[in-house]
Amino acid sequence: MVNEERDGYDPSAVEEKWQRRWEERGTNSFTLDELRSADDPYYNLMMFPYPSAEGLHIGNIYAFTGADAHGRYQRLRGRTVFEPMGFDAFGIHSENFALKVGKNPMDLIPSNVANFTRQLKRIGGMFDWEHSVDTTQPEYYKWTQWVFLKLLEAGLAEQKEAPVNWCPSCKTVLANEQVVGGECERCGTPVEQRRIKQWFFKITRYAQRLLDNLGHIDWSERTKKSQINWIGRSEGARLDFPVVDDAGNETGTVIEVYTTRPDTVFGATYMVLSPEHPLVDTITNPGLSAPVYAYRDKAKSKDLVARQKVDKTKTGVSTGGYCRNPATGEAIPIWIADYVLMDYGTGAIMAVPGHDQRDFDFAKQFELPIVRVVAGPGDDADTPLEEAYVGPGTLVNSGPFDGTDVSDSVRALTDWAAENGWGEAQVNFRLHDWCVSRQRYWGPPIPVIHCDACGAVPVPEEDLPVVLPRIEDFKPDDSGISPLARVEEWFVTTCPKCGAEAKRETDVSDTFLDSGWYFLRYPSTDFEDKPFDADITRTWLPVDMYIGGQEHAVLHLLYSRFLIMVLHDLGHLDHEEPYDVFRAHGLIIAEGAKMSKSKGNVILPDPVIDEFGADTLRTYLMFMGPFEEGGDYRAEGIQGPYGFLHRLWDSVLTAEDGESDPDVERKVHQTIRQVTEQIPALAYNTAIAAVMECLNAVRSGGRTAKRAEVEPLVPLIAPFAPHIAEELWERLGHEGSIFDGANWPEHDEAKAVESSITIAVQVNGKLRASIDVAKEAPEQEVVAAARAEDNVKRHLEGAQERRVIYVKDRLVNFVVG
RNA sequence: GCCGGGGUGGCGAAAUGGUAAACGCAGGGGACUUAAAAUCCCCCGGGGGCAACCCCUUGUGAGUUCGAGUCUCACCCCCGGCACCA
Repeated sequence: MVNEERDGYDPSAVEEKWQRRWEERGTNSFTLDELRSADDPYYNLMMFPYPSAEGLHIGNIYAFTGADAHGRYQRLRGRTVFEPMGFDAFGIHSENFALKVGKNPMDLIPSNVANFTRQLKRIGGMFDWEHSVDTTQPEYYKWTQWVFLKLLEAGLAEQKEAPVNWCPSCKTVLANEQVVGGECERCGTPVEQRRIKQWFFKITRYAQRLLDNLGHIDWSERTKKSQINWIGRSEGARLDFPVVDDAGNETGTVIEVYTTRPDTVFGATYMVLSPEHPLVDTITNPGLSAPVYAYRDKAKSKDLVARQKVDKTKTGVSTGGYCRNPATGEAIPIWIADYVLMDYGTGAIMAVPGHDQRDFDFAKQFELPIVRVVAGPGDDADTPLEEAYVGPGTLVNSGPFDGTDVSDSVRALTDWAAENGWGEAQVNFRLHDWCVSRQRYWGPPIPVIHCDACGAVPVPEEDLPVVLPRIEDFKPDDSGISPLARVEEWFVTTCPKCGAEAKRETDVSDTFLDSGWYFLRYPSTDFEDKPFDADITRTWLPVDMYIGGQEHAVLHLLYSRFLIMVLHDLGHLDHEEPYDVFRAHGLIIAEGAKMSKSKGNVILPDPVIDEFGADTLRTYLMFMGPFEEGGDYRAEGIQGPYGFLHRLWDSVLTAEDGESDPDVERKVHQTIRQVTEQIPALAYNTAIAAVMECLNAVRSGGRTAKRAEVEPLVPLIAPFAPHIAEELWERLGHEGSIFDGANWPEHDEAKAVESSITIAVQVNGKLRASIDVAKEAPEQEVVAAARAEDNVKRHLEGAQERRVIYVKDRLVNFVVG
């Protein structure tokens, strides 16, 4: 296949040569001085991988290649591009895998990291390996612990007993967002509830700001929407319902409810508390305590799968207690039911069965009264309700507010409640505080010491890192306590405050804490005495472009925004948003189907690179479809880019000096224009198509290329196929790396302009001919030429011509009737 | 149920309201070659016609427009996310 005489393209030779050179010359890495003095810095970040034992698959390669192409493009435009790579190697993934194969994660991770590094180098990523991070290294997690301490100092970390999601299979606590439909996100086991002491970060204090800032950052709309939904802001009111005794006298206890429809308060015919609500004991009529407690115990033990089934029949029991509806003054019964959740709002609701479908279903189930308080068009106060009515209308059965339009009623009723002292407007968020503790082994120990006298004492900064000890028995058990709690020689220590014997915190922190700040560390890995250097951070951050998976739209991206906001507020950072631009890449499928181990259709990069080379693989991946939408990897399809790179090689190396052909020259300038537009828009597939089309024009009819016709194509393809670009660039006589200068070509608009243009001629919007006319030809002339076409004549014959639509350089349309 | 993103040839996909299917794969035919590879040229949505040409075609149905893959409305299907959040 290799034609020696013509010096054929040998991908593996070219790729090995340039990877070696990049390493020898430090093409992609920065010295500390270079980081400090960078001119026009551009921080090109991509989500760092978790180094699995399987190695990188084509989906990872796709994401990294797309991000790398962006970085290489910026570099060719003259920006100083910092493109680091690291490993997110702590966490339950690694730990579970280690358990499965019976090895210690401390032994496993380094070989996985080595394999990932090999693969990442092999695909020709422009990574600065001098500034890599591995979250499991004490030099890194020392500063993860430092971040924890900063939050603790700021009063944003607290330990409290809380009902948590417990996965009985992983034997660990899961954050709410790691529970999917009541099941463990990772293993699919139904999740149970437990009460365990946990560390929380108070991200809810930042909810409004996290929401507001979304308005001015350049992120994919989709990602922003996900965060907006996750934060879940809702506006409504807090209303107070006083508890009354059998005689109808207030007992002094007040139940607060949160509602978004305070205007329907006249329709609140009963109240429902969450089974876990603290007032359940107080309110329950002693005669009914048996069934109430039984129900509560059942709800408590019930796994969240059953509890979260939406379409299940509503259950609940009456407490026998009553409270007064502050609007109507009437006593209404208090129930408990598991459809009311303790961790949203106040854990209690006023039930308005007429206008809330859940309450309606419950009322039907237990024969509770249903009152209409909103009349839709054509309804009156007594129109029976077949289901909850949530549409527009006016208030009815609402005393002084009858006739108020629903559009004004929320405000009117809220004001009324506030004036009378039983309520006020309130904003609520769906977002919960971030549970950061894990009762596991494979993570950074939380840097706290528990002292009987002094309580929870932060580990002094100078004592960091709290090193995770190597232990052989790291298997979690059912106790809900970290494996570290079995290592007495590790956890017994002295209190930094009073010197008494004390115990270390044995929980480790969530991996999302590791990944919440890693991009601050990359440019500052040269510093051992601080997490990040102020000057360097000012130079490089915020991140200019962040590319990663949409699956991290809420968790990782929200948590890292929160941490950066906190560090900003504490005076450690100038910026408060970590990423100026974020774009989510699409997902790769293979042969029309989702890639999965069980289907056996997982594509691995190494054999593809062996056969075709990294440049071909990269180009093919980027050619398959729009980067933000993903694509379908078809083994056959790689032939296209493979042949294309061969032809490019051939044309460049056989190119002759001399005048370009004017038509080809025009094509070249048009191509430069198009590619320059499309690469920053991540429209890689069409950019590559344009270069292919241009090369086809250059080679059309078997002609030999002129140097001026193919030389610009080398940088144009360089973001996708960097090795061949380097080699061709060198063979064209240039010194040094193509990426070390602003080598992106510029198009000449005058040379890109077409001299003659093909114009569509339509009759009644149907194409009847196309004509070539000179650019800028006068309208009259074009219309006359159009009319002269035989086929047009035929269609105009005998018809009444009503209008002529003329669109310059596009078409002529005769409207006849 | 709610919120996103989609639905275009045999396949991956292109198309500022203006010639639908660029680019590529697969397929067919040809040139060059002893032969093959590579390369180059031609064909390649469906139907009709000897031909010139004509008709149909972007999930379905309406609408706006001289003109709709593109805009509007309704509906169907696929993919993601959220989901008893009061």
